[in-house]
Amino acid sequence: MVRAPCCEKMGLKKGPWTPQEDQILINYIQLYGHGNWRALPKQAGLLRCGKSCRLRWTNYLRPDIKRGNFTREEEDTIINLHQKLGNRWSAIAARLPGRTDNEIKNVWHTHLKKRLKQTQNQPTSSTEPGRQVMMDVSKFNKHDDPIEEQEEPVYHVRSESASTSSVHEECSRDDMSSSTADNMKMEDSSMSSPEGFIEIDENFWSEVLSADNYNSGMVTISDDLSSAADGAFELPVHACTSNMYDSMDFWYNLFTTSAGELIELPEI
DNA sequence: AAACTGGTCAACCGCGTACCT
DNA sequence: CAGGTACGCGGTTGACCAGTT
Repeated sequence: MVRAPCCEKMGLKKGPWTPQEDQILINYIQLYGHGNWRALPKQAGLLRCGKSCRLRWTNYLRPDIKRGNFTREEEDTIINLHQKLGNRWSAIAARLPGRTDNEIKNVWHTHLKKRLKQTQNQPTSSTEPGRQVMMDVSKFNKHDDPIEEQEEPVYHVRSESASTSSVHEECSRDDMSSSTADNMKMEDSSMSSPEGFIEIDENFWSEVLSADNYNSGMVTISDDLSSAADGAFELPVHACTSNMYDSMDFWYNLFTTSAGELIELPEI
């Protein structure tokens, strides 16, 4: 199959867009839409190829583009989704309203990869053998304050009732990012009072990670457990033999999206 | 002040694939 | 079904800028 040339090289402009070009493109799309990218530049009077116009529109000019720095919640979401989806930037972008795949890809390569590496390089002390859960302070600390030494750090996940009322329904990450993620406060216990939090103790984990389920690599999240998220819960911190579960988002998603489902745990 | 270096981000390139004829 | 076209995606590039030497 012969591939059509990306664009006519002759006479077509490349490189940064000028404000005038932007305005022409915006005006044209507002009037006629963008049914045919290939024909668009010619009809609009732009000396660009359709591909360039599409990219400019989707990555920069679209009215629903959210400008500015990524929030901590957005970054956590990206990290979490990247763990699940890999380099599928468009799939990740689809779950972050107002963000483009290009932007997410850039922020991943420039910020998040480094952040993740730093997190993973932090020393961990294995106090108990076997599959246990470690929550990394730096990853979930809402503030950028230096992490203070703690004997037994715990984390509080507050999930407002509104955000988890649909726990038993199929819950997309879009919902999570817009409402749940906003409501989801992750904080070190040293920073605020756990007042009003429902504590989830070892029994919680032993139920989630019950020997039968867990040894087989399968965990059932019961409705009872997921409904615990209607309030909040406190996670005990232990050492971990793998980074696999080194993510609050991982567990949070498990509880809020997997009620009643049989979940296969990736092998450590 | 100039040169250098590293980070950031917009834009490009090429491939895969859906869709059309 | 095969060939052609257009689009979307992920990887890469290069211009620009700020900080450092």
